[in-house]
Amino acid sequence: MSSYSDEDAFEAAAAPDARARPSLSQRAMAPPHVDYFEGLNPAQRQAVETLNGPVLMLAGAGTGKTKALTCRIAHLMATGGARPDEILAVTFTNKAAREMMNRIGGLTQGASDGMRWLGTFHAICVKLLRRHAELVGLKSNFTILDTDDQLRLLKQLIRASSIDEKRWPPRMLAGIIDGWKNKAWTPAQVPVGESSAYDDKGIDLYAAYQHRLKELNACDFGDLLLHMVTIFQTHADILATYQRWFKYILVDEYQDTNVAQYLWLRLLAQGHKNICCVGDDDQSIYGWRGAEVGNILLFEKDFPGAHVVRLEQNYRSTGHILGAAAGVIDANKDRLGKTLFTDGEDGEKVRLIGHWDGEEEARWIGEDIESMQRGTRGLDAMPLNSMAILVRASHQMRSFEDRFLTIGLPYRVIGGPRFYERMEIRDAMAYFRLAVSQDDDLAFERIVNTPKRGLGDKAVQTIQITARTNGVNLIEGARLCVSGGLIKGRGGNALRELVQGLDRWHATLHGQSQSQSNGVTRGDMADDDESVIDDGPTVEVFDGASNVNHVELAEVILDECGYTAHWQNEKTPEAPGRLENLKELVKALENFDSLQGFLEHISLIMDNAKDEEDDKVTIMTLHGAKGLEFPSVYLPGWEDGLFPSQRSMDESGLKGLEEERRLAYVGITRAEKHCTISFTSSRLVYGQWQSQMPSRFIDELPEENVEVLTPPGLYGGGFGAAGMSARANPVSEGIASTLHEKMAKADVYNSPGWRRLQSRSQQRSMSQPKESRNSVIDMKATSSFTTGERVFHQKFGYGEVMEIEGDKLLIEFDKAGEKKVVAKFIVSADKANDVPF
DNA sequence: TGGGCCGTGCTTTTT
DNA sequence: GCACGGCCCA
Repeated sequence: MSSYSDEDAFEAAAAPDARARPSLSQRAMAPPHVDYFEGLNPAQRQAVETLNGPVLMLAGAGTGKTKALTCRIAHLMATGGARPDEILAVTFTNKAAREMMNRIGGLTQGASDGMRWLGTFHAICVKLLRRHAELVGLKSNFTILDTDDQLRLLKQLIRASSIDEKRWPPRMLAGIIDGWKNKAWTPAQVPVGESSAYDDKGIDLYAAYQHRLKELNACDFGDLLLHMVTIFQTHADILATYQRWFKYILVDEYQDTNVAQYLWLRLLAQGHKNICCVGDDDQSIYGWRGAEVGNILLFEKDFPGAHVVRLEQNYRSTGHILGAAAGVIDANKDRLGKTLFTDGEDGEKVRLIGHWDGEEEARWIGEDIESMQRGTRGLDAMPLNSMAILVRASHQMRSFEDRFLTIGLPYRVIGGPRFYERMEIRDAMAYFRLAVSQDDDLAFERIVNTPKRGLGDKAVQTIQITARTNGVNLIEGARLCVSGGLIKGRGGNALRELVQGLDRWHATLHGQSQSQSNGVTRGDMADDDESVIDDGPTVEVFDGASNVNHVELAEVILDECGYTAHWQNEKTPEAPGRLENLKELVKALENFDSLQGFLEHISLIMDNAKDEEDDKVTIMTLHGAKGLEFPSVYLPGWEDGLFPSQRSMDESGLKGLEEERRLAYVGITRAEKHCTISFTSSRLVYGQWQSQMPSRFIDELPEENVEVLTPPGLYGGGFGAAGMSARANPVSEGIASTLHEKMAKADVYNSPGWRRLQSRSQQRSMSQPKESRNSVIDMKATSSFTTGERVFHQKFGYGEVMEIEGDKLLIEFDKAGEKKVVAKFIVSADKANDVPF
């Protein structure tokens, strides 16, 4: 397989492509006063026009950063600063790359077609690494392992080195290794202090893992970056080639870069220093996966004389929403500091409301959404599409789903397992991988007993040992096991059949590949470059005429191996969905010109386009919402421990808290017109009722931007808004009545009772960090009912307490009969009149 | 070899 | 309170 490791070959490979599109470059030379400059504010204009030298664009939420970035690229091409293929533009997600490509295309009437180096860090690194793979001991057709493959491999290695699996769970090891790779440390480069922290076992396993990856001709996601950094650091000539080739470098979401990405960028930009990084330190929310806010904070040190452009005019949100967001983020230290402003209206204040529990919160939000949909409070009716619920943790989604299903409110959940991560898709892909390459041992291990062929651990072990002692791949090993009679009986027969099938499919495919080789060439990196980097299915063209049908072959494989039948026979409720997914997978193949092409690209394109057409409320995590905007945003669960997450604070202290605060900032700034924050006074956590404190971030919301709502249907009216019920926190009783009138938030937080509560909870979390996750005021301690007491329940009406069992009460209801009810749903009969319904 | 039972541990997520 | 993984038994 050819690869380009020298300058001439690279220039030769890339240059003809640019020459092949003269019309594009002509168009690109259009005079600079084209319409993309219109509508840019002075800061944006500066960011677009300052082409040479390092530029740091600090772009706050909703300040038109993508606009500035895409205009800058259009401007670069228009002024002749660089040809489209000499611009390196890096994003983090395929989605961002796609959007950028589309928008540049719109600005330049298609000149973006020539932008072959616009893509994610990973996609660009794959492309580079395929050229230079041999320098790190790989072949150019290496496979990319995803998290699942990675874990299975690590598990094998842990077992093989007879290390205690309980002390070294594969997930933990994967985390450690990923962390090291994010820092661009090869096994030899991991500092002694780091490795000894893990008993030196970690470093040994890391080395063994890297060794095994090379044997498998594979690498994981982290390797894509790490290998390229290694190559750049050790081959000055190659680095120089690319430094010259990429005349301009642009980086989106710079605050999310990890050390490896940072080094990669710095190496490439070292020559001309024409690097423009766009980011917002206030939106750095991925520290836990290796992102270093420090990268953005230190930009000016790394690139002396850097132009710093601040985009501070916000075009998204109302004044009150920006004010609320500013109030929260101001509490963070070490910010580069931006002050967002808007020319727009103040709009509606951020609404703050407290509820009894998550169920109540979901009910209230559901009703509010319905009234917003109809049009309420003198507001125009809003489609469901324009509303989103953003949660801190995905388990919060359930109460909303439950509620919305009950009331028939259409919703869509973003997140969850992605299409190509589903078991059935990965199984099917393993078969395809084996058809492409019989050396893919990991794929073989995955499917050898899927569907069930009566080949268990023992049989697989026999195959592995046979393969290893003969120095062959697992398919060969299996063949030897069958012919040598090592695996007999039903399993043996099934294995023989499997091996025959794999041979047959492999032969069919490779017959095909020869006949098409004068069309789209495989393995020729020059031709590979023809495709745009963000080569999603829509970009690849299926050249039906010159190809034997790989789609049909895929169907044949799934039929013959028994996998389709396996799901047809399965009676579980999810089986039909899985069959549906398999069909979708086969359909997706149509967009690629070969099975190989599909597999090469698919590992990097794991996002699934969601049905954004239907009118549905969006439910997603705060992390998932970054970069999005909605006219109306609900932010439920603002309770200490949940948000900010206790774990975050325990593990990362102040750093963790500040990242949580940035997350709160991201959440608020997603809202255009309406933002509603809510919290509950008790929540079911791990099956236990916990009393919750309102989030400390609520404290940080400026009073003048917030309207505190009185939730309807709450006992005592205003308790909920203070985040407590009288029962749960008797100390708050004093403030409850004042809250009942207007509930000035500040009063709540200044009350002695509140202070006492807060310091008590802080003491707990300091003295017992482990238990602090459950550091709650136990309902038991505060439920003060007595047997025989007359009580009232919202659903069951009046009744009498028969028995008290911790926080549960056995109650004989007048109408509903005997029921066991959690105390918090109960109120004394004499207070029942306060309940407004 | 595969099914069932028990114990544990529990964010966020892209590539 | 649930889900997943390991272990044990048939």
